[in-house]
Amino acid sequence: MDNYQGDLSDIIRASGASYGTCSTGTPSSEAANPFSRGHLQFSSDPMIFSCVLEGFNSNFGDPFSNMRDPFLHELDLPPSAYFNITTSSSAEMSSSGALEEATCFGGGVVAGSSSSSSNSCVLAQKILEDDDMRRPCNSIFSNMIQISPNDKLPISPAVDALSRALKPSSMVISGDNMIDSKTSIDHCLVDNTEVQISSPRNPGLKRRKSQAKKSICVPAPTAPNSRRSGEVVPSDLWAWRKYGQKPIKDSPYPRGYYRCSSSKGCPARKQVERSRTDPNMLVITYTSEHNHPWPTHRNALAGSSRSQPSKNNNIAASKNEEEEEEESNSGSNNVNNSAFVREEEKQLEMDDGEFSDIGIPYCKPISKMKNSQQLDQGLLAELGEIEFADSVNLLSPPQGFDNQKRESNTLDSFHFFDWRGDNSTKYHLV
DNA sequence: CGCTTTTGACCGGCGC
DNA sequence: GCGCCGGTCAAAAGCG
Repeated sequence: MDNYQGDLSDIIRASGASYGTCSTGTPSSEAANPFSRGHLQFSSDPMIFSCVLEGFNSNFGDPFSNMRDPFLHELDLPPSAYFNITTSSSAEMSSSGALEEATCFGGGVVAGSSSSSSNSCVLAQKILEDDDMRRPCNSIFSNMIQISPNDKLPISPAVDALSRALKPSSMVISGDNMIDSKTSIDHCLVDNTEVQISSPRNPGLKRRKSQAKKSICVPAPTAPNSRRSGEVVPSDLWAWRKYGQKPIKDSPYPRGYYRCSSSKGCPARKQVERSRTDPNMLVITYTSEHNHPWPTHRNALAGSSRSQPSKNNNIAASKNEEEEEEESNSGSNNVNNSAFVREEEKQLEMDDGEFSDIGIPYCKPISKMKNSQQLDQGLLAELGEIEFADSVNLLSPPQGFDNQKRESNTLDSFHFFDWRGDNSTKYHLV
């Protein structure tokens, strides 16, 4: 338990090496790396960036590249949010920070570590208070909090550059594998505007009913997990039961209300709604903590897994989002890959033109992990890690949850992951 | 049968 | 005090 650095809920570990690999697109690295073309560029201004990844080959020899980290999964981050990165040579990195080519990321926070020839980049997103979510969320940096390279491994020039580039955003750059809750980040710059990232430790914000809430902004999964209501809810380890939905003022998207159904009497709640500023993002707000350990098995129909196989699986690809919302009710655990692939490719085509100017990256997902035993603890230990400081209290098992049991559940939890897509599927990182 | 989602009604906090 | 709004309740219906 103590290994959790106290409140383990304050920590999210993200193992980037598990999620696929890509590389920056220099001639020297192209041949050896699965992303034949891909790069992220950013200047000393953290708002200036571009990232394009193409030609992804998800599984080049890393048996663990198919895995997602259950800790990150707690954040409901879809697979598209994580991928591994191989940086190009350090020669590309400009010491001046004027314009640097570096690791790629999308959808949120990046953490970097490096292993052998590759740097792991993990994306995650800052947990924001609901009030903060009203801020523009149209930049991936708007959700970025922290870069936390694995101190066992050298920091790649790319990650280092990224760190330096982001420093003006008041982000905490730490080499620690574990960052305690005190190293929270209070501000970052979004579109040259300082954004306060609040937390229960950050007083001053009015809260309705004085209830602690934490929100995350995650890329919205596409159709397979969508519900009739239109919510596209990434699955996580907890079982959630929807108990309400309300249209929200000034938002075209309804908000879904979920309570934990893993345990009777669990006060945990979450709200899911699409970001007003970026419909491709989901804002998930957690309220209250779970009063029980992670479920070893989800309820059969719990959470977002209630599926209607075959009936709607092939609908999504040919329909627009609104229609999907009306008709697609496929569960996350019964995904028709072909339908999903088509949807993803359709999304890609759209985004390709729509966002080409800013170079939003896209990335193929990792193929489905079949067996939790594939998880190698030793390797995991060496993977890059990112820790969210003061950000995931509401997402983690409660204090007192036995460490060993937790690990066991962690392994089990892989079975619950919302694996979808295959090697031919492309993900769009928003 | 036991679980879920859906959806209108109800309640309470908050601003005016 | 009133009205708006967000959050929750609970009945009904669907699904496996």
